[in-house]
Amino acid sequence: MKTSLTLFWFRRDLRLHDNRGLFEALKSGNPVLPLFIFDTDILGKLPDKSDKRVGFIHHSILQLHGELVKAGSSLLVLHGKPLDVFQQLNRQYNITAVYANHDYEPEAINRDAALTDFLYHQHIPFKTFKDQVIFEKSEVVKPDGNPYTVFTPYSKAWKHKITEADVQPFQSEDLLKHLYKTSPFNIPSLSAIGFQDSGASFPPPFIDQNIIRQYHETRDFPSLKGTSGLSVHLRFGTVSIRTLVQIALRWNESWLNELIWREFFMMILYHFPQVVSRSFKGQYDQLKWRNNEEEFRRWCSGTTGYPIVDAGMRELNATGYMHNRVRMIVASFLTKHLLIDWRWGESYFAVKLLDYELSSNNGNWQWSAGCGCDAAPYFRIFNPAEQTRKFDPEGLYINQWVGNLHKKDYPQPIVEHQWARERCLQVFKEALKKE
DNA sequence: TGAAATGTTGGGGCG
DNA sequence: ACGCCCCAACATTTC
Repeated sequence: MKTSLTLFWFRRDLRLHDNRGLFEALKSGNPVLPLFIFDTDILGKLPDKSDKRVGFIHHSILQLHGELVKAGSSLLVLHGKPLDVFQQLNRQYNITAVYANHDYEPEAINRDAALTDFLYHQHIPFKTFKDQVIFEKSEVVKPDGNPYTVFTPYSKAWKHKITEADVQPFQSEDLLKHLYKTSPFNIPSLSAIGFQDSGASFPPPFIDQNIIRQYHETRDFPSLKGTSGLSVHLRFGTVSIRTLVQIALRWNESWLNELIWREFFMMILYHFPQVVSRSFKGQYDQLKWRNNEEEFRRWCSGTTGYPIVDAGMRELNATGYMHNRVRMIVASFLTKHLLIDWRWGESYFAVKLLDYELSSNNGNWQWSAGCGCDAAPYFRIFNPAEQTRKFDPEGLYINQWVGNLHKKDYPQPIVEHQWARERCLQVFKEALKKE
């Protein structure tokens, strides 16, 4: 006789508290076994075997497991292709239902569609819920029903729609008694899934109220601790969006807008999945990118000779993080000064960023290149010196990552600013000449 | 969530 | 006293 149980599948919602899908699974009353799958389709694409994001997930999995063991249950952690894993689980257990939270990326949608199909034929319900955003898919659309493609009216409609009910947490503490009771399972080590420890540490999310309250004043200065540092937690769901929006509504409109940008780009990716490989504004794909590989290598390694650009890239390479203001500067530099395809920069960020999120990364790169929806116009070219003067006037950030600029091995600028600016304007103008 | 070029204004030096 | 010029400061336009 096979054991009957309901599965809750953790994906990018690695927490017990305020987790909608988990809440719904526990509320169903059937014994719930939580599951995590190290997806070989995803892991196989990661070139760096000490990828910090895998380390972050593994660390979070161990935390979750610890909490579940305390509640008398465990976390089942498997390694493979999700569909294969579910086929195997279906042989092993009598699965009454599978619960999970919505995932909106094109590949996740395909993965879930294939699983829906398999489970349907086994007569197993697959129930999924909105959890990672306040408003998803077509919940915030124009009066004519079409999706917004401009941020400001989207954000207005978003703010108009939200109520207290949308940020109420899904409290599952009292429901944990419905977890499937078992002695702890073994959790595979990093090396068992083909990875190794990067040495990075992963502090739990900490919501610093002072930082959030002053966000609009300090956010642009990379040498300050002026940003929340919560992006990676939001990425993997170790913090709940409802908690953050509740705080943002109360304390800081600018920070709220950042959370709305996140949902805006998720909504755009959902409705326009072609942006993964193409410019939102099609005529920008006419553009004659120079794509000089040696210059790209210098951008990647932080040796362009522009201190603010190099500091940003060195911070990224060393930590897997870059301050948002500096992300805009390096993106503008790559696409406009060097005329390198935004997709090259996007791919590099995708490999390096601990908080990498397809929708935001793609949306913001297209924004920088000028080819995205509601993007910066092409002639908005950041002057690295001017940006430094405004946002790192004492060179504290530069000094932290590039050190002494007078060292004889610090490179000469890869291109002269004024000349590169003129070249950029010409190339873009040429590509955008009417049809 | 730019920067540079160009235009306008007004105070002060000076003949 | 007055007009003229210079130029900083600010505003507007352009890319």
